[in-house]
Amino acid sequence: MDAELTVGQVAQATGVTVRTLHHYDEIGLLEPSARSRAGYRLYTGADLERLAVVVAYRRLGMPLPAIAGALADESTLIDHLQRQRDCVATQLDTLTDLAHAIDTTLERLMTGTPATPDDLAEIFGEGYSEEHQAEARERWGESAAYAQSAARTSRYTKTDWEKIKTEGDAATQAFVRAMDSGLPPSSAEAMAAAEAHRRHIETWFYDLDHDVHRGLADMYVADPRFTTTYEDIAPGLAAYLREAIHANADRQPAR
Amino acid sequence: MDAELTVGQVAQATGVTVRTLHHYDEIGLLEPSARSRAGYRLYTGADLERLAVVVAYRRLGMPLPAIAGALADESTLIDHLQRQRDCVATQLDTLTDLAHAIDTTLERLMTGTPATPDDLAEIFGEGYSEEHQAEARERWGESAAYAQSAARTSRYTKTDWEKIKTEGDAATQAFVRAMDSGLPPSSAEAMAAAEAHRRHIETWFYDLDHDVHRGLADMYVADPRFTTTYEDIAPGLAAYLREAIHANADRQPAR
DNA sequence: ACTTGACCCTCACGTGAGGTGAGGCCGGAG
DNA sequence: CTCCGGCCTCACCTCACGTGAGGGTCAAGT
Repeated sequence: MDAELTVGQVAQATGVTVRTLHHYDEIGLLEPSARSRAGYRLYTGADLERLAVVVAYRRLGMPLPAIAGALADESTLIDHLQRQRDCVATQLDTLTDLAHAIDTTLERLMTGTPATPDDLAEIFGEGYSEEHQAEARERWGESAAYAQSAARTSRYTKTDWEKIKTEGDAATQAFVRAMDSGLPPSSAEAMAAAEAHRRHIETWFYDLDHDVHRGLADMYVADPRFTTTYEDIAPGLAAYLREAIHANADRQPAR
Repeated sequence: MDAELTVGQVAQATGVTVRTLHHYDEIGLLEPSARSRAGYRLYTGADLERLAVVVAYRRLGMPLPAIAGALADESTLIDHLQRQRDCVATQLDTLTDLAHAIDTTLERLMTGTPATPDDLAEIFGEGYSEEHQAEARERWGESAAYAQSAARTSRYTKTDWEKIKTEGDAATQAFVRAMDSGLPPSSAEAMAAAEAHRRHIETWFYDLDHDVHRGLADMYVADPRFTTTYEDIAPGLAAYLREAIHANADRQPAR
């Protein structure tokens, strides 16, 4: 009944490789309960249970000696599972943090600010502490690119960013309202939204004349990454936005 | 102006160790733009930017050669960030899955049901071997495949993507038609669909021989994320697809 | 001018978690 | 009795660095 399995059978059953089983035996993390006369490793059900815990811990990135330590004290399977749950929770936290960091960076890049180490600092994550950042700012202060971007965005506070976001959303919503009302992109409402969009970027990010604004609008429909941003809000919005921006640019006095 | 930093300064600023910088230089992943007369490595702002992307990819568990591949094709920072976002999303998915598995197992154990290998199987990760291994391999496994895919997809335009989508849908529909007609997965129609599927991936994404295609097919039934994609289209489609792909692979001349 | 100490360089070997053979025993089927 | 697949150990390879050893470099202090 307590069928004893050889390495190959365990490997087949669990997906762990034979070499891994050998390795675990070598380092004493999981020694099979028995050997055949010929020296074959024979694993019992209890061994498999232990292996399951090992694999679970390993999936969480725990080093094997640490796993051995965790298994050494006599705690129950439930204890182990609870610990693993906690570990998964913290990993989920850090990953969602990372996702947020990438999102905000993307958002900033999408709205036109050039790539600066400041943006990327967020991605550096652990180890890129505030003091590190301050240090970098000090030493690297002479760089033209850094100074340029620092001048633009470094003065924005958290509330500034919130304001920027709500203002940007408002501009987008103006487009949506105009479109939903069936108004053409060349309507006064749509063009007003386009002008608001341009002014928004100009006040907060960089100089944006109507011609460059056209280019930006074209990109909104040409580049799928930008397109989806708007299409997710409302289907057809990207194209509508482009037309409205062009219409708004058309009515400007030529210089 | 473009202040050039030595290894120590970069290390201080970014939290990456000096040895790591040496290593990246050795393997050609990040070679400093300049050296001082004394042979000191001198990193520019552009170097730091590249380093940031490298670090970000590395945090996601991507092997360095794969990172080199991803950086080799000329894609923008936004492309990289977007890819990283996707990757974080899938990692979040698998982690939440794991959390669920642990939760249900805990619940069962708490309510008195003894630990059965079945419970533990869940922790192993539902077909651990196929999923984990094949998935990692699939994600950026040989790193050649990933780099290849990354290099290709970064150049696709919006119309390309539309074409890819309709072509892919057509392949899927061929499977559905064959299945609905009651034809076995080994029928000429199903195998033709399988071959079309393989060619679709090969032309648009990466080289895919019949053996690797098998692995992909196995993942379609082993990985819930993929399974639902197909099951939502038609119940039983995932399994049918797998059988058809295997049948198609079987009839290929052995090399 | 000289020393000090922090920094940099290049070897070069160590580590963790296995992968990948080589060469040789075992065990059951034909 | 032979064969094939599975198992054994031994032993070196890999990846992403860590950790010295031995020695040059640079700015400051004496």
